[in-house]
Amino acid sequence: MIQITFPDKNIRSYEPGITPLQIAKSISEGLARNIIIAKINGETWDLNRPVNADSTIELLNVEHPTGKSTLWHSSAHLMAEALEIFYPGVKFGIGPPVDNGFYYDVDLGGKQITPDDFKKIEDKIIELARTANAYVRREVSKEEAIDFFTRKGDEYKLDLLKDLTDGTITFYTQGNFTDLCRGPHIPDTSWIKAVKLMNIAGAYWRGDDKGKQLTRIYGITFTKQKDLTEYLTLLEEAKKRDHRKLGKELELFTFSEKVGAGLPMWLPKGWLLRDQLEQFLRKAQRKMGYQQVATPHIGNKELYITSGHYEKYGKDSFQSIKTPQEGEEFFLKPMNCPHHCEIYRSRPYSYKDLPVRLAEFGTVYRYEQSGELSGLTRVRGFTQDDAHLFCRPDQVKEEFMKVIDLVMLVLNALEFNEFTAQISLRHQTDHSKYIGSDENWVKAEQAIIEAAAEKGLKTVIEYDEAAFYGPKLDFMVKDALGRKWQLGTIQVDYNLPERFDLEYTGSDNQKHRPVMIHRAPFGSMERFIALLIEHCAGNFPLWLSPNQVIVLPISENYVDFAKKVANVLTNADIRTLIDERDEKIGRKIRDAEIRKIPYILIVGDKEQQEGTVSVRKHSEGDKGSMSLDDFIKAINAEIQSKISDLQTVLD
RNA sequence: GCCAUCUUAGCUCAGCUGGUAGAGCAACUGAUUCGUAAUUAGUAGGUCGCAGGUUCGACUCCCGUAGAUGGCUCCA
Repeated sequence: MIQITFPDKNIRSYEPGITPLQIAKSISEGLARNIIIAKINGETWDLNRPVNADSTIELLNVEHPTGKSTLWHSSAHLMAEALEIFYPGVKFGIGPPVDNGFYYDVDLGGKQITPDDFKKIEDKIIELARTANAYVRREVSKEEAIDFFTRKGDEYKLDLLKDLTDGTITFYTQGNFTDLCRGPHIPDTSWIKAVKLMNIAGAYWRGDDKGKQLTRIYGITFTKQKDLTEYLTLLEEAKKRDHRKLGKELELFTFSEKVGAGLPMWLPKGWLLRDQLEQFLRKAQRKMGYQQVATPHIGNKELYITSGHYEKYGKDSFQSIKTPQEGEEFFLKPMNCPHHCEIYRSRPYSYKDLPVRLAEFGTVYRYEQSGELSGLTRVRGFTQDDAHLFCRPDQVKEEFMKVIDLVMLVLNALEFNEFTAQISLRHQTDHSKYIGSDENWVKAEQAIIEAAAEKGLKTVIEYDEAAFYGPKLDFMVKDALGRKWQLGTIQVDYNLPERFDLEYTGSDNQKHRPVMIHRAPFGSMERFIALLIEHCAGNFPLWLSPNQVIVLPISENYVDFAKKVANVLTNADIRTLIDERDEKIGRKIRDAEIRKIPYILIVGDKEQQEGTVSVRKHSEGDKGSMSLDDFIKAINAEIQSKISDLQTVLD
């Protein structure tokens, strides 16, 4: 007999060779019906795979993340079976589960697949699912595996097999489809009740853009039809938050083919919003000892040769600006740091002067690949809330920690509570693409890890994600569709001070090299605002809202009174509109609600008589009437609350 | 840059297998003077992204190109 330990520490005895499914049945039929996958000693395990030794067991249902990904992994296999029916000879790359479903990379050998084909494939998947074919696990030798895929003519699987040097090789078969797969899988295909193929994309084999491009088919499945319907509704809802849609509706920004792809233009309302954010950060930075500077939008080619950017990105940048002077070339600035280094060089510094913190909302231009451009999140011209801190080596950690505070201040102020802090380090072994000494890299990486740890920041470490000149700490936030974007960033750089020969005089009266920290709490104004729009679905907090109040006269007879009210508010620095249209009040309210204006003031005969306003709050409704003075007090208190939070943190 | 899809009035979208375009909202003009999410009548508005080709004839088919969208690769 073997001893099986359950999560609640209960122990039961079974015959060796018992399967997790049988164990579940021994507890209750209901449990057995619900579970989809097991974990044996922490390892995911097929429900019908025998257990032969004393073990711990966890029985997971489809709601569990592991259960879900198992369902989707099995679904990828089922889609592959369906594809083989419609496209005989199709070759398969990899077919893993992802956050929302699964994909399979396939080589259709010159044949094409379009979204029009989805319906028939989906129908076939459901048809196959109903046969309730079991997913059968089989251990095979490497020779047998190679032989199988050689006969099948699937070079991608053979390529994968090449790298499988240790451990057991397993095949999984359901119906007429056999795949090289570590597993595990759901017991049989009947679990899959609803399927939706989402889209088609090209994907390079093994992520190599020099290599062959396969067709990637994305899909998602559920164990209930209802879950699919709910998922699709959720997607529709997410699309309503899309910053590109809201940006147009709320008149925040626009693009023009004539101006150029990826070059956003801020409309008056968008600018108001952006300006508030900039003021907010400027204020915080002033308190933290930053000095604001401004630098030109272009720089001489020599500047970027010195910085190293010319060599690294020269070919893939906007090309140089020529002048009447033979041989003279300028580049649009892709970063602000070289300019700031030259500002630092403009005077000598003592160790007592450091850190020097130079801040600039600097607009930079980068020639991003055309296929990469996306709304405000990936553009070719954008403004960084940039600053460069020049400090002594002994100040790096403390400065770094202060920047973490500033980034957290920004994220908290805008209520981004769900973010990932990612430490991006060099590739673990291949250091060929980085510049700077090994010693400095080690120092910089250490400084970041320690600073983050001391700030109690929960971080994930990613190798091969560092910038070419140094490691960084990035703050990532998800957009409405679940894609992760980098917002705030902090980067340690020992390299540029070297290249620009930056110095300070130490207490020993010798010249020393300062260390540089690049940092941008918002990252770029464009991307930050894109994420902010999606985060609050266009319902901006009062202090940021482009229009804070709209005054609606009941009829034309009260327009003069409405104007008086609006004037008082404007004089109190409240961004106020007035709707003078000859429309019924219901219509004006509806339009104001759609425009997501935080406060609606309705004025008619009663208000005029009493000198009051009738207050309505966006998406909440009627709040009753109050005197104008009281309203101003209340609204100012609400606006100031964020700013005073800020004061508290900084004091 | 690569793969796929899309581009029709200011906006959102119809337009079957080729016979030179249609709705709602917005805009404009008038009526209405109104109490918490759409008052009403009328008017105007498009070389169907751009440039070629096939055809008696192209919004519709083909080629190219620009832009957008979803991915891949990239991201100082």
